[in-house]
Amino acid sequence: MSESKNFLRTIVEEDLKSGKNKEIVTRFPPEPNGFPHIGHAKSIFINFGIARDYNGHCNLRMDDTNPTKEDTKYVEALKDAVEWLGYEWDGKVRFTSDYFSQIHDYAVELIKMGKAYVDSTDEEEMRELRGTVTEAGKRSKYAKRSIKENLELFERMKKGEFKDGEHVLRAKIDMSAANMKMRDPLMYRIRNVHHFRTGDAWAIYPMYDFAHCLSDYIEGVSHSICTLEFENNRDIYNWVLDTLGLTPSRPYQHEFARLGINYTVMSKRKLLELVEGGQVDGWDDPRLPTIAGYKRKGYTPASILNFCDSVGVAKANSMVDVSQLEFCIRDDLNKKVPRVMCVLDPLKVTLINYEGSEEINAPYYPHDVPKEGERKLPFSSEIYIERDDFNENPPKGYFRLTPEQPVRLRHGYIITCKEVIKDENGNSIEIKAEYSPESKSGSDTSGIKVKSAIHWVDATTAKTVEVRLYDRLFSKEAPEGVDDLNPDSLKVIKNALIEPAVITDKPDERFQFERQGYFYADPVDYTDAKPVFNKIVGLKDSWGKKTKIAEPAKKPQVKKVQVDGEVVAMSEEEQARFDKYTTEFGLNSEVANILARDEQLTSFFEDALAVLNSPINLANIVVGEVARELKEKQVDELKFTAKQIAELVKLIDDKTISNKIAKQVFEEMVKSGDNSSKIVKAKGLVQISDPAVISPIIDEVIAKNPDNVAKFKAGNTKLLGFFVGQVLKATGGKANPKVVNQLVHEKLK
RNA sequence: UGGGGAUUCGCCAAGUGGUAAGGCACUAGCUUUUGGUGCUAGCAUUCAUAGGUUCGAAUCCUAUAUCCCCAUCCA
Repeated sequence: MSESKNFLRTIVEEDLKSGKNKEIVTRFPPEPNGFPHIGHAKSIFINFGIARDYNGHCNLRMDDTNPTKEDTKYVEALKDAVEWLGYEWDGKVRFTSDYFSQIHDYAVELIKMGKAYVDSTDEEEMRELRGTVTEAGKRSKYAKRSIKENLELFERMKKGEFKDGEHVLRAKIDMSAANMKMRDPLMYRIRNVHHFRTGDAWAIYPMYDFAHCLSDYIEGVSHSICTLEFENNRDIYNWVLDTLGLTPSRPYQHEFARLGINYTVMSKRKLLELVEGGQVDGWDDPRLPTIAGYKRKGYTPASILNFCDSVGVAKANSMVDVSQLEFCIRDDLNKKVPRVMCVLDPLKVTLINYEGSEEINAPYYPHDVPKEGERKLPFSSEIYIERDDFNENPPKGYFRLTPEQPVRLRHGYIITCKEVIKDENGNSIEIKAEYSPESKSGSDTSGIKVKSAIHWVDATTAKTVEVRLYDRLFSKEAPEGVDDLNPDSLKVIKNALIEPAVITDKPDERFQFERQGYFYADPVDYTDAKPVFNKIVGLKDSWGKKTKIAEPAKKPQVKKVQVDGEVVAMSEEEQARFDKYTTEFGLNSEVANILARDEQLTSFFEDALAVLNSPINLANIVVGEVARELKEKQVDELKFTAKQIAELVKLIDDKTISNKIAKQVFEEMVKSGDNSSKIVKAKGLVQISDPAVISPIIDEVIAKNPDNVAKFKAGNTKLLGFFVGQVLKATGGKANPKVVNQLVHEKLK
């Protein structure tokens, strides 16, 4: 299915290629404290998908470290979700609670290393001691406890000798870490409660940050994939594993953006509110974005999977338009499902010139769906059509039945309206019409032209069914709460009329009700006596859209003007340097500015300048390239020196190499620390400036790309870059781009 | 406010120095006994903004703006 590659797959491929991992092991690790939703589907798709595509395996693990919130019914729902989506987890379902004793032993080990301590400060004080984002925290006085004491206390915690909250076990990391998560994070807390799996065996339970990385490690997970909000937790993840010395092919955490869809909510808390508040009818309400909801509504696993694939995986928070999901389900069902006729809002039509009855053979599938199957369609003088499909005062462009306009009954005859019968309020209650005997579908010799075919049912044989029409749950794109609920999210039609074959033959459980949408026999409430159908999704409706009252005019997207922020002023010293660089060396003010403001760059630049008096080129390369390396590292960590940079610049000044080659050489220098002359020699990177050498290569490129030559001559000057690029590629980057540019330009004139 | 992440079309999203992929949505036209499907075409002189480096920048550098995450004994 998935052709596209995302950043996670790129990482996986690189790790496989570099030999970092021999086998790919992923895991889907939900906490069993709520029903899975389509966001879980994305995670399932990513984790199981990667495992499958790279011949690895994926575990299903219940992250059950907080016994107060978890329950076995959620475990079942989670298993169902994975199975329904068509994935198989490796071995048995796993539970973090399976590893409680191993995790406990690791905690003891950490205590023995002096890397963990039992803290007995109360919650409030602990919060104060943690500090704020701008102020460092202070370590608790209990951090000084001896290893022996910690061991004893922890053992007693485990035995259940203390009340909830009396003590916790904390990692001893850094109370002044900029990452708040690293300020001595909690590893164990006391919970004297019953766990749904381990019962009363434990009085202490590990925290997420301690349990998760270890569980991944224990299971041999290679890539621990989670959502963006755990980015800050990655440091603890690595700290625990590294501190414990758990090195051999240990797991690494990678984060992706969670799925957001407009007109719905996705958080467990908000979903729970809707269910408990009675705004919806249980966790499997078809309006909910839960897996159970989609399943009940009639979505197919394939459509959900395709959707997950189509939205991609990235690190930018995003909100996907529901129409993308709707497209996926339509696209899937269109190819699979029988077409059938059902009238939702019936209007009686009597055919005054028809007598008796007949059965019409009608295929279940349109010509463009390569599937076989047909049913009998009873037909007689009394039928029902959709109220919408008749209009006495039709708007412009109306294709359906009017007093003047005949219409075809799908699979049947063409009818013409003769008389409209109305009730005392002026509403049409019946139409008297005539049919054209020669117009029968498939053998039409009537010569009558109609603009459309409408669906209908035979009055005497039609079955009454209940149809539930679902619309989006919220009327706002980004709903905040129950105030934003769409009051019309559910419309129940008790007396819709459907052709009999649907009920008697049961050719499928999903149908397309022609011209209306896709429907699903409700798996819970459907009975033969009282059939119930759920609307899965409507058909695309370009007519309905047109007739809708003037859609809220697209607000012209004004490009917002950006307010410039304030730039910090230069210190005196910096200003002096800046002045010197601009006046004495003739550097442009931007480069001089960057250089002057950064101590490391300044000294690097001046060191290089002492070797080679070429301030402008030197400054450019220091600001552009060296600065990048200095972002992550200190000067003394670099493999190259200022002197080597000076040498590199000299080669540029000499025109031995081009700027482009210089970058290549620089990259190499960063890695190996070799001198530039050595690199240039080893790779044969001396630049080619001789037009006699370059010219034939250009001719070749031009000959190979006649299309682009034509485009270029037609005025697409951007393609100059394309040709230069091709020539450079052909010469391994050695051609002098300035010369190439000039020659290409001349040749293509 | 300190730290971490992000910013490419209305919505997703590829792309990491050489012609701005693709999907959804939208707009036309053709096909059609579903106003469906299918097909064709059109949809970013520009990648948050401003500068800089370069023959050449979405991509490298600098500054700025905006959004998200972190101060639960939740996960």
